[in-house]
Amino acid sequence: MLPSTHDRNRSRRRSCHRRKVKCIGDGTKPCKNCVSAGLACTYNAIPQKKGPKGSRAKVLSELRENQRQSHLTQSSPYELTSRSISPQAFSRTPGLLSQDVLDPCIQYFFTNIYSTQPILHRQRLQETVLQMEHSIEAYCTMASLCAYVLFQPSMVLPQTSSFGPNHSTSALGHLLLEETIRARKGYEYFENPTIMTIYTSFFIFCSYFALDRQNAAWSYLRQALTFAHVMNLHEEDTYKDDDFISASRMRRMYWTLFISERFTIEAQVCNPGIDFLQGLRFQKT
DNA sequence: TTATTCGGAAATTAAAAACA
DNA sequence: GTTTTTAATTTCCGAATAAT
Repeated sequence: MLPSTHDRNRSRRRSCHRRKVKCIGDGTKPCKNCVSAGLACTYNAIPQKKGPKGSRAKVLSELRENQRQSHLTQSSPYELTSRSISPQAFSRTPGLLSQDVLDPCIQYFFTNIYSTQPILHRQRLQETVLQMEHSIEAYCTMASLCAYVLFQPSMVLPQTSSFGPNHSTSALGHLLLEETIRARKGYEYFENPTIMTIYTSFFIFCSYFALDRQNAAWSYLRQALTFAHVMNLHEEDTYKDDDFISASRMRRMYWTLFISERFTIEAQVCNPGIDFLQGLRFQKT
């Protein structure tokens, strides 16, 4: 018989949890495991909520919607702008974010944008691409990143892209921006934000900024900053259990948000021509 | 031989659904 | 309102692996 939740929440230590070992010490601090391993003995701050999230019937309707979307896409992959996006459709639009779009967008980001926004790591980003299959959050991150890139004036998709020659690059950007915002409604990103939640909000901010929609951009930037604070990215202790790459990218993300916010305020008040923000709007090669 | 990692089974929990 | 079912998280056993 395991101890009650209350007891476990009290006694469960961060290091023991991470190591998947029983916390020995009768509630004393530091616990024996931490003493023998020479670790700081800290409590897990906020336990996750257990149990199903949202209505269970939602799963069925989501599956139905997925099938409906799939059927529509098979007949006409990109006639989706207005008709397929219903308020209930929280699932992704099949075929919209294809490898044909992802690869050139990622390439463009690291060639032209990374120098001013070094917030992503190429290998980790490829891992996020692989996660898209089962993670709607990963999907939203990649969709918003691609939208941002596609709004860059110098960004041109290769002719081989399945998007086809009849649509402009920025039109696909609009579709992906809408897709991100719609798909995001399908999960509770507010409750437990992750670094991907921040990336998504930031890329939506960048997209709106590129479209010169200042107010929408501003609100998403503030949202990203709020998530960063919820995740304690402003405290160095937050990074101590993360590997070097994750920690450095999170630090860079936090400072990019911080600087973006400062410059956005200045741009709104006195000087719209600041280089940093121009970099968001026009990443010219 | 000892220490550490981590897959995964079991326990626990909370919310939705079913029932009276 | 109560009970049951379901789907989520948490705990930590013990096998596998690494370090000494």
